[in-house]
Amino acid sequence: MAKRATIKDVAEAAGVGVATVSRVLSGGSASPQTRERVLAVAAQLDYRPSALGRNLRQRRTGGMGLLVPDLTDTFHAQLAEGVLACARSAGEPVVIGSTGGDPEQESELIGMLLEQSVDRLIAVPSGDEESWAPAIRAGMTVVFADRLPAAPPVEEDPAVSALNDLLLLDGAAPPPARAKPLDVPSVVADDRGGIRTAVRYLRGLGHRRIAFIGGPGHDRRAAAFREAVGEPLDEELIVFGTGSRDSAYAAASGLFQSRPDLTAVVAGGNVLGEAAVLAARELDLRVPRDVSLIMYDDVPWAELCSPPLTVVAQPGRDMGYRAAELVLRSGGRRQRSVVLPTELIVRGSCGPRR
Amino acid sequence: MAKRATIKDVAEAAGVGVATVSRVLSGGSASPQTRERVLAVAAQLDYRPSALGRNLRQRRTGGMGLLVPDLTDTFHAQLAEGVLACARSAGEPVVIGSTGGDPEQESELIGMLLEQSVDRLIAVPSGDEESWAPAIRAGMTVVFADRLPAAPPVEEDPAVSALNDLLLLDGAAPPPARAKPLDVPSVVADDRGGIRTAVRYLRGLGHRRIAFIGGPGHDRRAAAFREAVGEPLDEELIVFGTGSRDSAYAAASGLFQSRPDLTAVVAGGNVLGEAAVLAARELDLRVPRDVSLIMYDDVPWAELCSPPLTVVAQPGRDMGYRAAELVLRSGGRRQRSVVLPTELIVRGSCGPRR
DNA sequence: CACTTGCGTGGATACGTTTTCAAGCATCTC
DNA sequence: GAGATGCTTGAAAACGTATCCACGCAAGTG
Repeated sequence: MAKRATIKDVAEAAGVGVATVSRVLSGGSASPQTRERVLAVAAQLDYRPSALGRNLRQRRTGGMGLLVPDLTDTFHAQLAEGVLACARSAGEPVVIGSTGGDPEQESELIGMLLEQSVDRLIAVPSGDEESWAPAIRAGMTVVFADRLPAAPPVEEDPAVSALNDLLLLDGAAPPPARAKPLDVPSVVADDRGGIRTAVRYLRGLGHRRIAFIGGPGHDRRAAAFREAVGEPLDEELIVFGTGSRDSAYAAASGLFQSRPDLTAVVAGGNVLGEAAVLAARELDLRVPRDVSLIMYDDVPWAELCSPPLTVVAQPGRDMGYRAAELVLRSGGRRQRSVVLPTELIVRGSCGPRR
Repeated sequence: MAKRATIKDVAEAAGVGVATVSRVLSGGSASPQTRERVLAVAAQLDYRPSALGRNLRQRRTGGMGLLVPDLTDTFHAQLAEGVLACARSAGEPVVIGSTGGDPEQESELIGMLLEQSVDRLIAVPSGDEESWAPAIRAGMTVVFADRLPAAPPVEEDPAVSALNDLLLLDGAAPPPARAKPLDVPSVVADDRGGIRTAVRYLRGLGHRRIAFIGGPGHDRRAAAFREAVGEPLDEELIVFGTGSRDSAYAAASGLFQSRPDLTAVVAGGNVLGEAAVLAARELDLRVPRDVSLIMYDDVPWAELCSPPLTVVAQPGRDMGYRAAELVLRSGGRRQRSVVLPTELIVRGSCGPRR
């Protein structure tokens, strides 16, 4: 109700100029006695600097933006929690947006952030590199998390493509054939290692026909899967949903029905894993007797399934925290990308090939 | 890189004053030809008004704040998605904060929002009424979602307490014994009806010793449980966790061990339900043979459990959406609280008392 | 002592917008 | 025709802050 004290009030009450108050509060130089007096008066007036004035003056909003496809996806929620934890300890606000996996909504949200002059952004991207170029060009400091934007739709160059597959491990964006690649730091999990471990584990159990169910943004994982499986590659065993739970279910169900010969499935994300369990149950496929299942993402409910799900765990919370650190510390110098390790957590959803 | 065009640029390019440009863009009155020219120039310069200038001028940041205990709790994630959906369609930014269920962190985040001049806030509160008074007093438009802040710790007046229980259904905050109650609109589920339906259902299956496991903020549900169970009331069958998954597990496990005679459990939230399933399994209690379980919150993974969990569904997404509508539409007039219906979804986690 | 150096300080300015206010002009009314 | 009325318009004043710059004063240097 009572309007808050401004820097001017503090200056008058302390008998100094506003510039001095600003300096004291921003850690600038000032004589010990003035500093003390200003601090005392500020405390007494319960003065809190208004972010509005500061933002306008500096032509940028503090804090960071966070763009995620869907908070209902437990992994994204974990990632968001990590970002929020870091932001909280830095006292910075986080403007969040949920894109629904739709590049168009993503672009709109980027526009909104631009309007707010939020110039630091952590994103689990949905659009391709092309759709991210404007944000970069506008001067935003972007850090990608969990995944990288797909290369724009250009004619595929097999050589480059193969090269990309080989380079999967490092976090750099795979260079598209034509457009200059956007050079953005990222925090991702070691998809290649995680998938390879999963496939090897299944192989060790005797499985030969292993399928992969992915969602949008799981291209790296799919590529890693192809690589891990090696020749002969059965492309029919690699299917994709569009992001919604329904489409994930449809993809899983379709896969099980069209290829009853498969004996194991790797789900590229927890929503896909959920769909796989549901679809298997609906088709009277027992896990792991009839089909073994490994799910990407360790989520609390993975243990609740029966049997408990064997998963490839990636440190969602850490990824968010690290991404936030990167984007906050980008005080000028470019940051290096980060690749975090994954871990295969063996529970009960995989068995020997029957 | 290239700095964005300002309203001044547009004004010069269109040969009008800045005031006119502002009016045209804010829907004020202007002659058709000027309007058209301004619009054309603005489009050509790709002008987008800076929220910074506007915010400072209006001494308030647009959009809204959102405070939630934990995004990893699927219900809160659903609620957040609802809020974000509404905000997105309104083109408004959302500043989010995760409190971890800690009143202190909650207060800090409120302070941060105040600093940002965010004057509209949707909260799943963790602190009590007392800790929310400052925010209200500072002129914030607050809408509580999912739960209401607890009454401050005053000497319990049995009469008032009983009255509160009777008034549970309506969304108004239960008036504390002393301090003036804070009159804040809210969007909550019909906890009383949901719990009553659950208890009646269990009763119908023959259960007599029914327990309730709650977390922070589940006081209304606990009260509703007491009411639904009626006399004789066995207070030992009502236990609380502190919010973390660990403490939820501890509460559930402790309950099962100390009262092996119970035959059914109502979990006050999905984290508690998760803990109950885990604890039961650990103690070799079969669901529903040995113990029946009803969980508050319908979440996607409820169906994955085996048996699939019977739940009291509350429309989390809708609650978020409605809360956002309330807080956005609060253009002056006070809003009425909203109580949304719950629904008992019978799956397989409840059976007859053995 | 004259001159430089350095530091603490406060006045003034700019950031981009909305809103108030008065002026200009055309139309309407008596 | 004089006055009143209505509409469009632009200059100017905020909003609260950070920062540039110039000023004063003390200490250091020749």
